[in-house]
Amino acid sequence: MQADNRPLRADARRNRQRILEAARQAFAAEGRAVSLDEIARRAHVGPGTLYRHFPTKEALFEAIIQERLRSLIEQARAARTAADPAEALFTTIDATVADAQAKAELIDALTGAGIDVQSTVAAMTAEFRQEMARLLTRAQEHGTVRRDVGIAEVMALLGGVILALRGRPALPGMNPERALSVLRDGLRSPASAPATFEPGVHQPSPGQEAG
Amino acid sequence: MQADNRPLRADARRNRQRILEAARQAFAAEGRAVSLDEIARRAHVGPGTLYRHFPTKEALFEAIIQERLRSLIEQARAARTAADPAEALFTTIDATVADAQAKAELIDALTGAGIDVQSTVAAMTAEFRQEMARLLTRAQEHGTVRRDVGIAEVMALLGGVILALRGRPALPGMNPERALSVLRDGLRSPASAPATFEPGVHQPSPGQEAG
DNA sequence: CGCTAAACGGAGACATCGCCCCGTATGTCG
DNA sequence: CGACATACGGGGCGATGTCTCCGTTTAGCG
Repeated sequence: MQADNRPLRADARRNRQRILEAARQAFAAEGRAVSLDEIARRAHVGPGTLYRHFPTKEALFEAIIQERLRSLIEQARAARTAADPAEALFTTIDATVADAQAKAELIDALTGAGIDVQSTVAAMTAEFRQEMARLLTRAQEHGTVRRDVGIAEVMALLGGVILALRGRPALPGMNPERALSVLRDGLRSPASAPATFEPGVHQPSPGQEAG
Repeated sequence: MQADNRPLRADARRNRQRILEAARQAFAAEGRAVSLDEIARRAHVGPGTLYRHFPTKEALFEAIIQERLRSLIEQARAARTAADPAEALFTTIDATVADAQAKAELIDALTGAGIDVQSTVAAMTAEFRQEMARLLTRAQEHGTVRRDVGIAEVMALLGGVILALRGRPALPGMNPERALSVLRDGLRSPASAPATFEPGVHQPSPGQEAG
């Protein structure tokens, strides 16, 4: 473990990138459950090399998860200044779900499935949570979101939808948008609710694009 | 493996009950993740004894989960004839959440976390799902629940709430009832919604609604 | 081109878990 | 009370997964 500022050797840096890329794919597909050997194999490096770069599995996981979380936090932060506070909250929720749907490791991170993350990940999830709380409060002050729910309930429901979308073997005919629309309408303040509900056809909401 | 109808020996039956009781507690506390040795230890029997009674982990898990699922299915079936279809659905959802909150193994069963349950459990969860679908359809025909959601979405959200309630390290200040009330209001048909939302705490601010 | 140190990578130590075997203890019945 | 079958239980096997050691390769540089 060298602490000096000497740059990594060319092959070392190349292998490190390979490992990260393989880990990205592996974690996205399987979540935290993939074995390090599997990642090493996909990266065409030996397990020893993997260990050299990331002393523990946590370290590798953190490296991957941090970029995802940072992206989400930034999205949430950007939404803070949006014109419509409720839409800002809902859009961020949508984005989170959409992201996590393709990135299983996010699920593990957000739900703490890896058990004891005593690490940076915990801090970043806390930060994300705080950012979401800000969006929620703003929407509540605006009167478009019911005031009797806290960030804990919102995060629980959000995490729930995410978890439900994944991992399940079956759930045939499951439509993420519809599930989210239920969450949306449930969160809306009764007075101010035109609701996303459409009697005839369900109108798909725009995917993930931040403001 | 004796197929004859000879009754089990006294100590055998006693140990079987001990194992079941220990497994109940262990699965309820930790879900499917607990090791057989741990269960055997808690039951004050050897691993060999455990294996004698339940040849695989699945077998033991099934034995425990079946009683839980049967109870839930019966509740759902009983609710089928209730006067208010929407309340019948919501009450059953509440009951399921309440049950699962204290029984982690139910979560694993309902969400299929144990991966491949090629077994009775799968059949029973399917049955439960079907029963829920019946409640949902009835509530929709009654006009009190929005028609653009299917059983898949409801089960996903339900499972999500359950999962969110558990497993998380923190989630401070989380209130299951409030989370469920969001789900409830989200499921309600817009026209027929007095909602569980209580205007007492809510101070309607003259906000501009979303476009 | 040749030397040095950094990096590689495979074999394996170590732990865990599900599952199994067999010597021993004990309940059951004549 | 004695004999036999039944059940106990601990040690152990094989598989899997994380992490480590060390002989070999290769990049970097004069």
